[in-house]
Amino acid sequence: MAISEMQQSGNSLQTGVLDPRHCIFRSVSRLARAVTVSYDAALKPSGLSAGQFTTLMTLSLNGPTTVGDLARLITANSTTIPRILLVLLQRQLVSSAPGEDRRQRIISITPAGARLARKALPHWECGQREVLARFDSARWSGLREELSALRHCLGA
Amino acid sequence: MAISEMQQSGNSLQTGVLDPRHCIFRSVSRLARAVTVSYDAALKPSGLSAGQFTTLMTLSLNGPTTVGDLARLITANSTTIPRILLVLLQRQLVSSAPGEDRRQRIISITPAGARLARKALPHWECGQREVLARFDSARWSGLREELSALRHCLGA
DNA sequence: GGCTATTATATGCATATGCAGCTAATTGGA
DNA sequence: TCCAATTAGCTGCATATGCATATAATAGCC
Repeated sequence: MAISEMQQSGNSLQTGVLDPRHCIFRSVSRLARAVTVSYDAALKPSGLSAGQFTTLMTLSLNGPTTVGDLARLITANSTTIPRILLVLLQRQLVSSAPGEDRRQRIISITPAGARLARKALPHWECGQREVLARFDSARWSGLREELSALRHCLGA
Repeated sequence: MAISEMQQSGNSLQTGVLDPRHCIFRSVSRLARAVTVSYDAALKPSGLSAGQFTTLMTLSLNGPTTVGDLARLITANSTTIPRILLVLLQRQLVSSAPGEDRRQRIISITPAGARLARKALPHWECGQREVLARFDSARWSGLREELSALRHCLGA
């Protein structure tokens, strides 16, 4: 029996939000992939990926942070952070130093990193503007709140 | 000069949606990571990741598809699909056959794949229900439309 | 029919992502 | 002070992801 038939029969819950076609993961993932492609393309002339731009911008806006703080600021698993940073460290866009608490590493953006982030900003703006021209800025403001709220519901 | 200072000074556009803190990529990526963790955890007892569940469910709901169609159905780059399928093929959850157009591969869910998807469905439901209990189903219905609309604005 | 342009899929490369489990450092309590 | 429990970060493993590029097959034009 195909799952599509299951919808009709036994499990009547399938008609609404518990229809697998309305899967939160699927909706969000599809959008995430599309957004990533778009912002990677917009930022390409700067030499930064969307993720790298986000990391540098986060460090620039928040100042030096620990690995754990950075993970929370971008909502990632803290085991991912050292590997994201490895690439940025090699390019000398960020630096890493031991903290007072010697378990911690303090991550800072370097002058070169700040320069590159500044250079990339117009490209990011261009990408953001291009999407908002079609989607509408006010609509995005509302959506942004909803994304944030949903994220908080997931405990992150 | 820190980027946070740039907000105040030269570029007055930074006050709204062109503030890097309101980056669409960042918002969507953060949510995507949180959602993935949540659905991976819910589906873990079934032995499927959230992405694998989505792939099997898509094949189940749409019937046999080409690699390109599958890419469109889940909004992924078509070069990603063969590698997603490799794992599922090895586990014999999907099968692959040449199409009439011999450039194409026709991907089908196997009986074992359908069985596993059926077994996983309650776990997915549990995860979905858990989120919606906190976020509200009606709110999700609205948000889902917005995510879809934004994706279409990105040409995907 | 034969040549070119297009299309479908796959591979090399680089990066991203998280879980399980590890080590080192700190904290809290006896 | 010493030891157990906690915390911060890292590494092995598996998988995901897309771009540039390659290959095979088809379509379109002459």
